[in-house]
Amino acid sequence: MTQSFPADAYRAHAAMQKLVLNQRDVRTAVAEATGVSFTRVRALRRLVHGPLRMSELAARLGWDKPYTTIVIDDLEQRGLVTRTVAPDDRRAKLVDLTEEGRAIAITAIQILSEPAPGLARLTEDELTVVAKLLEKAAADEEG
Amino acid sequence: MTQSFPADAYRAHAAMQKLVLNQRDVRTAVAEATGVSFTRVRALRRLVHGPLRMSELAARLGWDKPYTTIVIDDLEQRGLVTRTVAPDDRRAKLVDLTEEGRAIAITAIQILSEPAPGLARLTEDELTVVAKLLEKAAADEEG
DNA sequence: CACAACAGTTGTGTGCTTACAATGGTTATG
DNA sequence: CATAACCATTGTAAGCACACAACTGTTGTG
Repeated sequence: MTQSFPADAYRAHAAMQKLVLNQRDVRTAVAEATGVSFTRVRALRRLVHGPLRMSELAARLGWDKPYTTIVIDDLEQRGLVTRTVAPDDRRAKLVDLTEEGRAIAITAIQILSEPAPGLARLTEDELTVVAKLLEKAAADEEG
Repeated sequence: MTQSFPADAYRAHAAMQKLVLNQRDVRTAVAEATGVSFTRVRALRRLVHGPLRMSELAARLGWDKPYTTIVIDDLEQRGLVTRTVAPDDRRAKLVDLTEEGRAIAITAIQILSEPAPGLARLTEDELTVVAKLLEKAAADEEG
């Protein structure tokens, strides 16, 4: 389980933490910019590619259903999502973004994708090298 | 304010987020391993280099003093820190780690410094390059 | 020594993130 | 068609992460 990494892996990891985490807490930044808590924005972001059922949404976010209901209740009251009965199954509800909800999701995505300021210290060539190597390291392993 | 980055900066940033953030939430991992919430562990980590006054601790953690009192109350009750009156100023209290508190802080530091698994996909040479460049990018800018 | 400035605490309150049990409709199944 | 399985909701509860106002005790200052 615990595989021993070379010292440079620790150095690289520490530097990444500084760059990614130290950005004065991205979660807070997103919450402040959108007026919606980071967790709730996660739900909005999950919906940008189209509506989902409550249960689908819950599963993808790793939440239980009651909690998902609470969150969607809140987002619905704020006018950021709509709930409609699924046409093929009256038990299920389809949650979809409103215009405003979509705008917030997009804002959040932009904030989250904004590179850490420190990266400006690297030349374009250096960035190319770093991007290529980090993408190799970050290749999807989830499945 | 918003300086435009080359595309590779976005790619690098996205990869870093995957590597650092996607680690199944480091905060949760730390909390589970230590039995202390991540926020409270932050306080313990701040104390590894020696005792601090409440106000010092609060300032460094970005907390207000009442909240700091609450956190330290909790940590004291768990036997993880001690509070003693400062010898030079009876108003001030020095907060220090107990043996157990130090052990938890060290555990947390180890978990946090453990490289993301994906870095194992890189060769030692690649890690050396990445480490060097990222450290250049992450060079302290705080002060 | 009165009094401002400071250190820390108490008290109150809020919002967020969850968990779990139970309920009410709806659909699928034998 | 009775009944199990499923979808979502309601209700209850708890822990955590703060914020702000007010207070006690201590130190430094004129």
